[in-house]
Amino acid sequence: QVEKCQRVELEPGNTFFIPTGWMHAVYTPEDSLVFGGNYLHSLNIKLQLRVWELEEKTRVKRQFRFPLFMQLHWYVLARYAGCLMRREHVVPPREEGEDLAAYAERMAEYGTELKNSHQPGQALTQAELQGLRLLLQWLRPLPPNRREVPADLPEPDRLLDDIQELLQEHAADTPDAACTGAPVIRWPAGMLKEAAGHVRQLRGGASAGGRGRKSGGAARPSKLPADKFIHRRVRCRLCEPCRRQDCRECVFCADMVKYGGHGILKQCCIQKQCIACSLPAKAACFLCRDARKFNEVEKEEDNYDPDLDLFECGVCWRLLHPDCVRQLETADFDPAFVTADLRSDQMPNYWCCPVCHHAGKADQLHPRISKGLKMLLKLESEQVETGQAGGRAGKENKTAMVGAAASAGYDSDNGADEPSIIVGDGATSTAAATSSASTSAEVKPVIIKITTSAAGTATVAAAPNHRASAGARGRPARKRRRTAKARAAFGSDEDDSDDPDFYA
DNA sequence: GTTAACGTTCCG
DNA sequence: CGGAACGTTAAC
Ligand SMILES: [Zn+2]
Ligand SMILES: [Zn+2]
Ligand SMILES: [Zn+2]
Ligand SMILES: [Zn+2]
Repeated sequence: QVEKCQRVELEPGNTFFIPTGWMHAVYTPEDSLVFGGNYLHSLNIKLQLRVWELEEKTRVKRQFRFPLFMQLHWYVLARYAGCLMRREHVVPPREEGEDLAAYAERMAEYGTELKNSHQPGQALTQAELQGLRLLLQWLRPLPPNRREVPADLPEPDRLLDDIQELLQEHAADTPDAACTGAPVIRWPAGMLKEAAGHVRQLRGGASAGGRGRKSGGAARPSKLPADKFIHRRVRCRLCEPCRRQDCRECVFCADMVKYGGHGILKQCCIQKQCIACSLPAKAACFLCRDARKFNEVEKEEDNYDPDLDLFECGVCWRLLHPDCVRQLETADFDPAFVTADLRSDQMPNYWCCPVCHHAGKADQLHPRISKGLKMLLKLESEQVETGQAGGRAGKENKTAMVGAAASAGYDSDNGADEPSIIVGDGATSTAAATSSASTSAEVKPVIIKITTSAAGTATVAAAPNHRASAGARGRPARKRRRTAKARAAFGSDEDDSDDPDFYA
């Protein structure tokens, strides 16, 4: 329960600051473009820490809290010790492959920058004195495994000792002395760069808990060596689906930016899924280095010879002309191999090469199928289940129906998300006020209404195709997700080691 | 540089 | 397993 509630309406061009710890909800009645963020500062460390403690006690997931909260405070303390006591604690590590001379030079530069940030005479504000004391009380009793000390801060306890000493030295600082107009601590550019890299590492790297969402992923298997990468296929542009128009109605069309979507699914129209996706034009034979290949029309001609075409091996991932393989002298393959027998019928120009086949690795062929073909096969199996007749016309009808059903399902799911109410974490606010569901007098609730009208260039601007919602994290409102489990990682621990490097 | 969209990874 | 998301590649 709250004692008071205040409503604030934001217009295009407005910037709104929400003080630390203020609970708030955001209602966005119209599609809007809103820029917002959360930040920590030295004016109310006490409340910022209280919010954190509340989140700890209520076990709020990390992904909903201020990112790298603890690491950040270690760096803050390090900066106070550096600027006011000339005692630097952060030691940037040597980069991979960096020789000693280069590292020394980088460190010298970094050292100079740090020195320029030193101002030992500067007095501390009362807020800082209180904040630093609380930070000490917070961090000191924590066991090492819960301190989350950044890797480039080798001696956290000595840093805490220094801060304690600093507090004693500055115990008599007056507010007047602290008001110089200049910032008390400074962050040298070099250090900010280091920190940014570190943050990237902390965010991207495998977190201990492993809960962090590192969604999406490379379109290339990470474990394969560079010379063995899977060549991404491109549409043939000749097959029937390739020549169709965008239906403008399927989920993927609806998501396309050119049709007013958000552009996050990034898939081609369901009606246009290629059934014979080809190797990219530049893909060349590993042996002769030539990119010679045949398109889907040329393959239909009578004189087409697959031995002269280019194939990708689904085991060793090499691109090879069968004819080039055949001409090799020292052979670990059946010289009488028949290309057509090694070929996949689910993906054009895809096979288990004669060498991999001879090595008994045919069963290791990475399954691959043209998207359009996959859908056709799926439809066919459904037709068998329901006892319907096959036939080309039937397939095409079904294709259209699947597209419609998919988009209908998507829309109905979407029905209730507009207008939306987002509690906390919206628009511009300080600290992680999101979960501070306290009724304390210090915590004041606010409801913000954001309206849009004409276009504006500042904080709140009209933008027909974008929705302001999940605010601080800049995420558009998302549909509810469906079910599933992670698929087995490709190329996991298959024996890369005994791969016959015959072609090389 | 821009646009299209593939294929992996994450999630429920 | 079937989406959903998105980094990345291919083409222009
Ligand atoms: Zn479509
Ligand atoms: Zn095609
Ligand atoms: Zn060749
Ligand atoms: Zn092979």
